[in-house]
Amino acid sequence: MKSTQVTIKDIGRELGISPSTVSRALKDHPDISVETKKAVNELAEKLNYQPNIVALNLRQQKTNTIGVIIPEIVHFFFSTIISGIEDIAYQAGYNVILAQSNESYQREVTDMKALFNSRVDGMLLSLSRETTNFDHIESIISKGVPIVFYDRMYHSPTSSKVIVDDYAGAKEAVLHMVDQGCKRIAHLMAAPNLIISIDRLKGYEDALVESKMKVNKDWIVECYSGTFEEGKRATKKLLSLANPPDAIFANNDPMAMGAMMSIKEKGLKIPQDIAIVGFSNWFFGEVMDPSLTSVDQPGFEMGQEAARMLIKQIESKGKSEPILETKILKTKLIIRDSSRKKDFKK
Amino acid sequence: MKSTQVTIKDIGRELGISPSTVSRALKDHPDISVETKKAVNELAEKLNYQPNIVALNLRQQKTNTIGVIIPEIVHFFFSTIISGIEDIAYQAGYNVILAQSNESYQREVTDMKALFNSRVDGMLLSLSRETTNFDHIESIISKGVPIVFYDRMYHSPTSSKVIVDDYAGAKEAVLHMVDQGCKRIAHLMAAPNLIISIDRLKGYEDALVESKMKVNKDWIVECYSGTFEEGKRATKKLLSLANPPDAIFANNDPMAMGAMMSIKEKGLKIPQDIAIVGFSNWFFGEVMDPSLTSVDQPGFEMGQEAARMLIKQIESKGKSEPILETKILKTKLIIRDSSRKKDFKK
DNA sequence: AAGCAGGGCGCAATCGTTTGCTGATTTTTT
DNA sequence: AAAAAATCAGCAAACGATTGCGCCCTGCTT
Repeated sequence: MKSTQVTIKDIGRELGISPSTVSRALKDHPDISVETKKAVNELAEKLNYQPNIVALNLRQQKTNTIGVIIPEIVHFFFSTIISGIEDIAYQAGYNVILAQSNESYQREVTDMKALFNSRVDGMLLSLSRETTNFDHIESIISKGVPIVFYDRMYHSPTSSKVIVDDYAGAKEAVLHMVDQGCKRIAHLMAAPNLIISIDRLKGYEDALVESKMKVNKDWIVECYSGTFEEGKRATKKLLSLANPPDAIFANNDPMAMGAMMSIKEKGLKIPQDIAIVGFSNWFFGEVMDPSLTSVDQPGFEMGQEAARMLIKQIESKGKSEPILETKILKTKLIIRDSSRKKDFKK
Repeated sequence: MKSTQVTIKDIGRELGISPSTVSRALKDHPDISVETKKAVNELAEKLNYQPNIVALNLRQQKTNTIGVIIPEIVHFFFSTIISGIEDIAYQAGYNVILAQSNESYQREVTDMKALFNSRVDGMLLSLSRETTNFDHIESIISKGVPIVFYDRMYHSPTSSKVIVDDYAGAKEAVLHMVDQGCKRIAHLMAAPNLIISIDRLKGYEDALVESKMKVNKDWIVECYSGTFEEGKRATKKLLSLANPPDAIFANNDPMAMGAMMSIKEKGLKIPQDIAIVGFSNWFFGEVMDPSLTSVDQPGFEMGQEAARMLIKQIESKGKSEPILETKILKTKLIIRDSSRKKDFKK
């Protein structure tokens, strides 16, 4: 930063008045005469005075900055969330500082410390896949920094959350498959640390039970990192079972895609031989061949909502008790060809 | 922020010494006795003292923060770049504050002002599609803030750039199509304000000329926003020409996908009837059917390189003259089925 | 004519940290 | 034994802005 930036002192010196007066004049304080205000404002305009935000931050003990910890930016769903966060933060005059945990617990811990030291006014947090210990989070909450979880949370009693109804979304998806005539539905599950994985699994199981179908452990494959390759590999295994599934519900879209790949390689038809449903509704599910049925999650709204809740908490601080809320967003099943078994007779 | 945070004063008071001594003790200044240092460090440890970065920023006239302006986070290529930036910034101890221009010139202007006012130490910038006037940028550069452009730049003589060899990448792609036997190659162009669009167009044209083929204006369609839908629409038009193309080179992958969609809807075969090549190598090109040939751009490296260059400039400031460099990264043509005309005989 | 109200402004402290200078001891040197 | 040097700390200013308090002057009231 150049020291060439005009300060309140410069204006004062030029006008022969004190910095305090300049400060008050700029904020239209009633103590200051109209002429002085006019002179100050004109000079400020002329010199293109811009208040030094760093000095303000120090003085006001507030940075107007929110820290966002995100597992992986490169995922469509997460980048959509960032976009939503940015949208609200911008409107409310907050800066967004970004830290990527890369799904690492260690990195999450150091990132949070760094954000805390930067004195962000609050944090938005989605847990890394590895995180099973929450001391680093509790410690920061206990220091009075508001935290709002988005998507991946733990059941902390002292913070707000924005999540998606993973259970209902998964259930709806699986019921849809049942409705399409699928009899042997498998599930590609993701990291079991994550509540979202567990909830989707539960939705899957309950849908089966409700449909009077048995839950078969062989058809539930745990895919820790939830990647395309893992989906592909897991599906290959499933297809080589003595009693292979006729439908696969994947925890996310990349895995669903991997599944499609394996199925095609095996020469089987989607959805005739095997139906596929994913989760997240990534942009390109629509352009796959066949197009991919998926559970849509409102990422942008999730980001917006999380940012709104956080800013509300930040701005009510000291005034009232923190309002803890949990917002559950609805998912929406987007039915496309990969699960339209009825329409594609063998 | 809570005022409960321990300061250097607290430590001094507790130990009966002055804040200055504490400060020096913590930085291992030779003026301070070993015992005092020991006492200070122990107490600091015990109270979990964390320096107030905001105060530091003010004192040192440096924020250790870089501002990043990005047209659209939700694009795979851009989010990959962010990831690269974040990677280097983290290692070097810098925070990344993010602003999204949403391809709007106005927004770009206000974003840059906001970042400047937040006293970021430098900025990474990729121009919005709309930007044709550069005063806002020159103004900030003239105030001594280092700026490095990534991907979308203008020919500013006073700043560094990291770009991709769009010209060569496009040329290679088109030559490949020629080699595959394509005779009538069309181009879906993007916003003509952007140098990248122009360079890719030039690469396309030169490849044709070099192959002794004529450049046909009817086969160059300008798609301003470069979306999937636009690619689809443009291709539909192309296909209804009296003399339709037998190959399409798209400025980016979403458009290429749109093109594929239109072609399939028309009942034509890819690549037999029409070959397709995209640009950017989005993750899912591989899983399309047929898989999409595309020009790979190293987004992560671009982000890393841009961050490295910027930080170097920031840290050499005042010491030496700013080193202006332009780094051109190589692209790589990833050949997949959508252009393998030779292998897929009619 | 004396007192009081209030308009208009400046002083100085504050936020937390760094750092040049000065000062008080103690130790070393000659 | 006197002078010089080394050791260890503290004072105060600075970064740029805000704000409680007090001061000075003018003009009005009684």
